[in-house]
Amino acid sequence: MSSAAYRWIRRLARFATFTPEEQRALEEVSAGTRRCAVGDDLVKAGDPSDRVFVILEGLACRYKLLPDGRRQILAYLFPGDMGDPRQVLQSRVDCSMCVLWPTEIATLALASIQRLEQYTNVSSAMARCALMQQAIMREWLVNVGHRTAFERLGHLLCEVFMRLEAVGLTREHAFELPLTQAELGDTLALSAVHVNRTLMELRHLKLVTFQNRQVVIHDYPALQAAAGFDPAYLLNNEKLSR
Amino acid sequence: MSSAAYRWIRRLARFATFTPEEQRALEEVSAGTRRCAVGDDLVKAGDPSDRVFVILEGLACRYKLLPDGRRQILAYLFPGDMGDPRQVLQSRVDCSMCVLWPTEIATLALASIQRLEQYTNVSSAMARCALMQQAIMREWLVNVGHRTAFERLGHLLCEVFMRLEAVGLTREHAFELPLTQAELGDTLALSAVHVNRTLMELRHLKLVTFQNRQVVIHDYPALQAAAGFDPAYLLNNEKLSR
DNA sequence: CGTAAAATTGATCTGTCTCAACGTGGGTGG
DNA sequence: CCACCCACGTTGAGACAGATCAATTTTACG
Repeated sequence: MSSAAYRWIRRLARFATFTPEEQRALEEVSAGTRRCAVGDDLVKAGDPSDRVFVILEGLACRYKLLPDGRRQILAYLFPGDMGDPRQVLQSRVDCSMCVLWPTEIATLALASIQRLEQYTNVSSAMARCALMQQAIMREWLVNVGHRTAFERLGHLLCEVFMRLEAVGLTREHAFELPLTQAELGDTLALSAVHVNRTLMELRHLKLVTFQNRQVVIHDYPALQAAAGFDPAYLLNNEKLSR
Repeated sequence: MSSAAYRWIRRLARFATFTPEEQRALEEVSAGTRRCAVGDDLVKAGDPSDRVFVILEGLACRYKLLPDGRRQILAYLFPGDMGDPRQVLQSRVDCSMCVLWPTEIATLALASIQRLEQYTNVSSAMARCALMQQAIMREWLVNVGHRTAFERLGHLLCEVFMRLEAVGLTREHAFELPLTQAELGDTLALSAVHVNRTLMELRHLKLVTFQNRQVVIHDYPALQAAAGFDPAYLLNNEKLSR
């Protein structure tokens, strides 16, 4: 498959098996894509909620700003990820979404979503995808709430590794993660300085290196253990997991 | 209406308008209720996900435990709240749910959920309810990640006040909140000791008193300002908010 | 090359935790 | 009906993870 929808369909295909017709519908609906540059806001908190985005390439995130300028990143959107299609039921979105690395996106307006919801498998795959993202958010809350800086970073890297593996964006135990240390800080509720120190600790322990946007996990089992990472929450929705 | 489903229907009615038939379906489906005592686990992480609960009375919460015994509370379930009906698509649940105050619950098995999903307004109301709970979780992530202990507590109390008001469980600016300080700590990622000190600070500032499970908000505007609380995330799904 | 953003390092500060003790009120069994 | 008990709340003192402030170096890129 060479369609722009490749990663998306690959991602969804882990949640359901599609008929050729459903596959075609997914390709059609994501035909018109758009490129976005770093820093672009795809939606801002308070905007009307009348579409959802599919990230086909690059990296985006959902975030909220506090009045004092501090930012909490609420979710990463990797290639293949999409917003919750149910979200169009809302009048306004409650958090913003911006581009962290040059991105190709497809926009699904209400009509496209309704069309896709007709197909049982597509509808179920999108729902499972949304459920997984909710499970990730729950885990992030635990992460930020109850884990040390070291565990937080380790846990996040384990999670990202598994998510990128699901869409074929890892090689061995390495992957590209185009985030600055400040952005990692906004994700994990740590200062950029402390992210830096924790990253060095991970490096000295020969668990992970993170340089030039490249993450290399040198000892995955040890990292998983050190971070208390249990991948169950990422797998509970896959079609084979019953 | 005197049905046990009263709070639930009242909660959902803020998200959609029901036909008499839909109303009846909601009452029927929640007919068989069960009482649960404090400490009961309604589901445990890893259990098969084949039903959702509706809380009709009392207080329950979703939580995750870390291996070292620390607990993060992920959500409160007040009277009228329910689990996300889509959750039955998952093979297993990823977090536990327990009773914090004597509770009356209705259990919706797959068949009931499917029946309710037939009714457009019911289906949409349940979806909006689930969306609101997701918005709450995002806000909690911001809370735990980026706010001070003082703001966290204030923010939580503002939120709870609004949520209870939506189901008619407040009087003036007071409401019952049967949580221990330790449970508040597990929610806000603070130690019970520090919750206590922060509560005293709120009391000394004449903003809030919390004693014998009774919360009295003495100065709501000031509390809202001090906590940086913006209720938009709770209202974006209501039927009148377009 | 030059420049700005990002990473790195050191020194100091602080919010919150931990530990430990003590008070208190409501429920229970004798 | 009283006495005990246990969970919960309250208070104090000291410790520490991570924040903040302030340079300095490295990297990316026009």
